[in-house]
Amino acid sequence: MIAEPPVAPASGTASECKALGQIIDRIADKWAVMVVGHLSQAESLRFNGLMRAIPGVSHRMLTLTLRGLQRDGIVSRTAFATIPPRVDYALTALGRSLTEPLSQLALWAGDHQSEIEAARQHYNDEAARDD
Amino acid sequence: MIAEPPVAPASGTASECKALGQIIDRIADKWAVMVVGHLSQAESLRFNGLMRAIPGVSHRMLTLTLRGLQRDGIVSRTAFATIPPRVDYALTALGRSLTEPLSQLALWAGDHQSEIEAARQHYNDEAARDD
DNA sequence: CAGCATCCGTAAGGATACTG
DNA sequence: CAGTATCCTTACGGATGCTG
Repeated sequence: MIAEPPVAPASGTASECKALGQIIDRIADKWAVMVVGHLSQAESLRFNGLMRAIPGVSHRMLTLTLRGLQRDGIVSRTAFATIPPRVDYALTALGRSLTEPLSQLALWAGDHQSEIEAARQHYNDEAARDD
Repeated sequence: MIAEPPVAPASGTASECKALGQIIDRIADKWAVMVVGHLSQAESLRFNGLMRAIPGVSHRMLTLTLRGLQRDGIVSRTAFATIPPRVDYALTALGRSLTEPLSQLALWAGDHQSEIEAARQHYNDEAARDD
């Protein structure tokens, strides 16, 4: 696609995004999002409960994810001194507050899923034209 | 932390999250979020403009990110046949619609940043107690 | 059942150099 | 200036086995 050069040189505001990037790293974790999503609609879940709820997660990844979320104060961990042992994970107040913006994103995702797929199709079509 | 076992066994709804996971993979990209964030407040930007705007991004990663976003119909690419060459990147309508939920998340991030840091501090304190 | 440690394969990502 | 290709390092992430 070729066009004529515009006059406006475009200027970016690079200040507020830096701190944002730190958080993105934290949120932009597939498993973390899944865990928060499930906990948001289930009061509390046990370790294997989450394992079963989240399709492709490995034992290891779930552990790491939960520790990370716990560390950031998103989820709370409650261990019961029973045999066999039992651990409940639940969202903290902070975690519940995260649920809202996250569900906004989920809504957007579901809403525009088909558009994205269509765009990909179109993109592939143009790529095929280079043969 | 030890507590007594509750009665409710907890049940999870594992249906709606599966499709969500597909999108998370797409959104959960640090650089992609940065690019969208910058383009959302700048009309259009050139390649090197984005490079300068986004602190830690490498030449390669920016290229890959832009191609991905372009492929998904989030950004549009406009090349000018000038010397030196010039390419403008801008958000598409789809990309602009993504801006809203994304800024929700950014707001949350800025809003709770201190809470997360506090939680981490607390977490580290408890870890240090195990020495 | 929950969690940690170890091993190991893969690929994500940075640096660099080259083309148009 | 914009983009591609190559190399090379790292750490992400899966499988497995052991402890409480």
